[in-house]
Amino acid sequence: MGRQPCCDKLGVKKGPWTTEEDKKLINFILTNGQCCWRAVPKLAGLRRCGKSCRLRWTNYLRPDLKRGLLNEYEEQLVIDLHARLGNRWSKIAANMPGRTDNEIKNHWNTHIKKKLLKMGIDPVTHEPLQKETEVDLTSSPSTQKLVPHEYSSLSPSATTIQGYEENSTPTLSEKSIISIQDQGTEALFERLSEDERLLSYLLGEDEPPLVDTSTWELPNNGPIFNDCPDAFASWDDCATWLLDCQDFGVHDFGLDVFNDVEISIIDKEDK
DNA sequence: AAAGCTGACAACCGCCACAGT
DNA sequence: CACTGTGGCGGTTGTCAGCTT
Repeated sequence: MGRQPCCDKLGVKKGPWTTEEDKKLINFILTNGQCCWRAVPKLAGLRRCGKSCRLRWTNYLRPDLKRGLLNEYEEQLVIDLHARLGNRWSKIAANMPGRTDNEIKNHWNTHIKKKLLKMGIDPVTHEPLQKETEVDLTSSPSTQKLVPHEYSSLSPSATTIQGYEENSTPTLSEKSIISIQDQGTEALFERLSEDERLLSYLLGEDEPPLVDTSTWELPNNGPIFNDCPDAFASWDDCATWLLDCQDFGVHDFGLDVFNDVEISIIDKEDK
């Protein structure tokens, strides 16, 4: 007796999602929140596998996603984290708000891998492909791993985890905020090495979700949208708007700051 | 203009971990 | 403890747009 498929293969549509399907899924999630994915297709009126719905939502439709290519700094951060974590894309993605594991994985496979190979660096081990190359001929090359700052030719400056200051006890969400500063990746790695809490978090022993999507149970007529100058007449309009956001990048619309919006609304109401 | 090729990215598949029974 | 259902992860494949011939 084999494993039961995640969904009934018969009648389940595959392939690219249509705008109509996206609308249905967005409508459903916005109305009901994320619940049992297996039940979503039926409840949302989709002929899709629940798994497919989850992937579509998490990788493409989620309103907090950035769209577009990874910038130079994000790329550098991916390399740094990959050197530490390996192919643990979800862990890497957890340190890059607005980016999905799938997106990072794809970018790694199509861009960064080639870039590193071009530089003579093995993208798997992060070691030089040819020991006699320009990297370092004097120090025990057979076992030496490139430290991240040696990739500096990829990027003039590097990244650090904002809000994670020494002598402070940042929240995990604070840790997740990545900012670009000219401190160099070396500083980041020193910090990672020094701090066991952060390191264990990155290695998955300590596990806080960056974006707790389970809390996205937006009320049916929530204040967020009602407060907008051009409030949506229906969830259908809202879904359409969200779909439009995918074309431009939701950050252009400020959707990535739901919490800030909510806070500002609460502030207003308090006044 | 059409065929072939390539790169980028969306989507799928199989496996695993974990919770519930 | 065994079994089942579910969600999540990483590897792989499919699709399509753009480029080259």
